[in-house]
Amino acid sequence: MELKEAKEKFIQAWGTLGSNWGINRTMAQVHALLMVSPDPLSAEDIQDELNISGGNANMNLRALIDWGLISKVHKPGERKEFYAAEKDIWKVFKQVAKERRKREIEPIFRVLEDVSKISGNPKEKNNKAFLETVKGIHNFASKTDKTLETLINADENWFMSSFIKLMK
Amino acid sequence: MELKEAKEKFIQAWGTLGSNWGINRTMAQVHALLMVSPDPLSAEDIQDELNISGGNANMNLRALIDWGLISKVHKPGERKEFYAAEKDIWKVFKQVAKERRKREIEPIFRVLEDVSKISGNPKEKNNKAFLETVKGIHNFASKTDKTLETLINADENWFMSSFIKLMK
DNA sequence: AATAATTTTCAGAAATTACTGAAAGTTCAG
DNA sequence: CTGAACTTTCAGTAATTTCTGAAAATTATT
Repeated sequence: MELKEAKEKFIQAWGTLGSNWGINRTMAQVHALLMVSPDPLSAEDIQDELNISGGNANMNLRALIDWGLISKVHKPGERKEFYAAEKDIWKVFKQVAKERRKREIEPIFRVLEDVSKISGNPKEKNNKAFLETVKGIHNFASKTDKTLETLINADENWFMSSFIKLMK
Repeated sequence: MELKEAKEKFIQAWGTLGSNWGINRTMAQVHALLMVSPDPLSAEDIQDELNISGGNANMNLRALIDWGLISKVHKPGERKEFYAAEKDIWKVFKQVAKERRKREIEPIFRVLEDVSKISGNPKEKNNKAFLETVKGIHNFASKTDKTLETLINADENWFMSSFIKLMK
């Protein structure tokens, strides 16, 4: 297989993976393209490679910067901005975990705490079922949150080696 | 806050969470509704609670069964089928991990292995950047896969207590 | 300061995804 | 068997999400 074809397949697969996980397909494709490029690319390069409009490229590049997955690179003597992706997949994973934690766990906590404050007898069947489910999720979310926090601060080797030991 | 209002808020929040993670909003809402109901509900109950059509309710119920998150309950003397959700959130989490592993990790593995077979000198800059990224992801995916496998077979208490120890 | 290159924004269009409603299919009690 | 209760399917429609293209804003160059 030629490099070009392999790149296309990889970009396609990464896009599908992203969209299964609630990330817009094009954003994931831009990310994939930058991950396999040896050098930073300009917005124009990306437009041409992926056949997307300038507006679309720009919006997804900003979103990727916002997620902390790529950064602008200024090339001396060049007018254009270039973009480069973090290629260490462990760092990518940690960054995504960090952002999703901020964007999703925190809001769900607020809702869980809020809906726990229901009136009426907590022993009554309907109230009880509700409160137990909510409490269970709250408890689980707390543990997950702590785990994620540790994960985000962990170094890969430490984490993986400890984890593998644990799994034995 | 009244139970009814709290349920609605919870169902809404669960739906949003689902759609952020690539799960259709209504499917997540049906799941939420069943998680907070003390007794199994019929398709009709669900239609009425969520204001959705029979077809929609049916399709999402089947999808939830397919994901292993709810099950049919036959009530003696009743013609209708009823549905009940697994309420232990740890089991829910494991089940989702199991399904996603099957549906997503396996396909991505195939692609990664496939695209590793590129022609040309692996030392050449473009080939090298590509192969290193792909190799890094493949390696990460292998570890993740092993971890998930363990997780799926783990019991919550064992897992959490070991994990908390690890984190210290 | 004028011009040219580049980036950003955003209204409307296109594409994708989800839903409805009605018809077809099943199941079961009488 | 028959018909009523219930479930499933799916073509067409609706809602949502994403993208385009062109205009506005910004930034650098002469």
